[in-house]
Amino acid sequence: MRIHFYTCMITYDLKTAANILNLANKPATQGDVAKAAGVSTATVSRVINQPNSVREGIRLQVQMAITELDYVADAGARALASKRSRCIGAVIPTLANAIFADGIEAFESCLNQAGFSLMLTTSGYDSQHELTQVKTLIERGVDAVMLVGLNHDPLIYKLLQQRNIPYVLTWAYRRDCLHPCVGFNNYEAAKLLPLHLTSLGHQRFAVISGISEANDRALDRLNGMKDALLAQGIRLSKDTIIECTYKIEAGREACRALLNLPSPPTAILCSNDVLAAGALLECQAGGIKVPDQVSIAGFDDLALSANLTPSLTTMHIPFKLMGQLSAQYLIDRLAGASPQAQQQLQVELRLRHSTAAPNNQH
Amino acid sequence: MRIHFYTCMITYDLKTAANILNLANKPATQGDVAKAAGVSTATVSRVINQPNSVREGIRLQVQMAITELDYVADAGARALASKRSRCIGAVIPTLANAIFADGIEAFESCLNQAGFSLMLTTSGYDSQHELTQVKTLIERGVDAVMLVGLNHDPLIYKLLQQRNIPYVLTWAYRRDCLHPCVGFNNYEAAKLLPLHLTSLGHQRFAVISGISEANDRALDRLNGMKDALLAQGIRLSKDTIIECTYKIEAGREACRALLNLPSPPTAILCSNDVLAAGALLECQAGGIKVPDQVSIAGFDDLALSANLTPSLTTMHIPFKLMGQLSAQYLIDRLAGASPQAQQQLQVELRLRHSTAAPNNQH
DNA sequence: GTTTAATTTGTATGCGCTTACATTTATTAA
DNA sequence: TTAATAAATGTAAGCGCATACAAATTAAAC
Repeated sequence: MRIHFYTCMITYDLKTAANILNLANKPATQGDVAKAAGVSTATVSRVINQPNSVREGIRLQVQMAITELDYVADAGARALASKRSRCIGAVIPTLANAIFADGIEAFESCLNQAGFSLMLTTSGYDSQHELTQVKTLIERGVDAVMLVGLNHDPLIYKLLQQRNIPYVLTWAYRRDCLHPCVGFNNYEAAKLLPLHLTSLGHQRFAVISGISEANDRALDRLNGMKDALLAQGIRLSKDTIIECTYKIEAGREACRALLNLPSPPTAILCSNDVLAAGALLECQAGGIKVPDQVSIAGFDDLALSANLTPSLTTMHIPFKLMGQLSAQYLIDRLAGASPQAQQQLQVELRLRHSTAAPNNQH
Repeated sequence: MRIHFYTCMITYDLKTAANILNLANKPATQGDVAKAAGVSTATVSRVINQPNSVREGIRLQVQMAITELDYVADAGARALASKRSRCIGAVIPTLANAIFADGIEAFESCLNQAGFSLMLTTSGYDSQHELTQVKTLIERGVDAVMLVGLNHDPLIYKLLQQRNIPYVLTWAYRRDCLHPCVGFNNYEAAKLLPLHLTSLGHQRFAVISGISEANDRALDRLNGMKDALLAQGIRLSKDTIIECTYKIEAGREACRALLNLPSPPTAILCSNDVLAAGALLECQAGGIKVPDQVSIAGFDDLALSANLTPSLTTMHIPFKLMGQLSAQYLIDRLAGASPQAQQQLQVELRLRHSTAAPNNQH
């Protein structure tokens, strides 16, 4: 008798434990919430997705059950049933460059506010890797995609269009662009730098550029600089154009090489502030006075640039705004709207102390 | 007769067009692939998930059908059926600080290689927002989560454990940490900086710190510095500790304030290289010689730091490795392994030219 | 060659949700 | 009041995949 009693106890305890374990282990489903609230699963779904379509009393009841059970809707099931993952993908060249980091931060923040999450990947400036990343994003079921720059493997567009996935190109703009883009015209913007320096009287130029192959922004900036100089009758010789990776050390090295030329430039145009900072710091380290001996101009206007001594003349780009607008474009598209497909942002040459008239000391 | 013939043609064309449209519109499903390859959906699934369990001939046949139909498995359906989203979430304070950007870049790269995607969110150094972000990540169905620092809202741990979602803390380490962590001991590391400077003979110190509230790394670093100085009999007065945001301008401003003190410090310790760079650049702009008039030390060893003039003495942190190891930890956990839960990384004081013995010019 | 074991493939169920449609309830008009 | 209409709720059918289990095939052992 006693034994039997114990047996019952144990059985009961195990059962209770199992129940508790079950509650702790298996996350609650919509059905659990429905049962707890005494409604159908459809109503629970409505409370989550269109709360206004449910009468207040029931809505509160359901919401209480949701809280009670720590219910969190299953993302996979939602995505499967609704054909929406609520995720947006982005492929950027690298996070190592602060301009991308800042732009993406704003991008993510916007998405977040609109109820989307960011799936982030990097391409390392490799267009084939970019294609791979886009494929991965599609496999993950993103609702939309953000890309950097205008030139991409055509297959990327094909894949996205085929699946009807909205996308937007950023960091670049062209009026005749066939794709949605939010950015500025790198070519035209880059023209402004030589213009400023020739107006100061400079004649001997050099350019430190990013690797222009597989980077349309770098190429456009380089071409803009070259063409603007050409328009002034100045042709850059091959040894005055150095392409290098966007590293501060690379900028230093390039600057050193340029200043060691038989006829060194009086003005160095950099297609990026990291390179410009490198050049400036190289001069500093080498005791070369900027802008007395050489003027240096950059592009991007990093936070650092204004704080260097001398402060860096550079092209200011509204990265944050760019991130926000590109996010908004995709959000609007996904909401069924037809936002403007090509959006041009204003850039602005920030004249600071790293550029000045050349010392005519022939 | 002729008309009828035309009708047929048109019908046929429409049908063809419809088929083409259909193929172009509706992405192929596993069933389509199965039909095309003459196998069952189970086999298609196996070819994708366990290719070795399918005989080569059939496998190739299926793979060909997959290519032919541009088949991409539906992420939602996979997640629903397999309970795995193949996404890993991360919450970092901000991308604006290069150390996070670099660490995340390595983190993402590792995930990617292992077949996972990164879902990235930022908290803005706000622990309640961090909680919100973790909830969002859970709603998105991430398989694992990475967080920065040791201190988090307890609810975060509860939510993650409840759902059995592996997580790892980074950028910090403590032997007795109750949670998996990959990083270094900010407190102990920060002690090394005052030690170096007192050994050079400095007596008058100041600290520029990040906001220590709601940032355990900043707090640990600050306390490490204070305690190490105390051990040398040096107590920091309140006006020699300035807390500010991680902005270069904030570092400049703080430095200016410190140098204007009645008895200015001969050594300024910064808990972060952005602040240190700001301090250094402020000195440069103000014509104050570093390290002759004041020594400046930083923490993090940004790419910029070694390139400043004078180059910045700072604590080198292996961010890339940290990102890689924390990614690997989560990957291993998801693979069912039991990797070491607490991993301590080596930091290293990089002695450069921004610190030197003080000029004893009393 | 047969029997048995091991491997490969197919069948069929259900993962948890959204939503079209049917049903019920509340609201308004007559 | 009742009928007609509008709003709220329930019912039930998938969404596309993974996988347990059953069936068929192949390989190994005898």
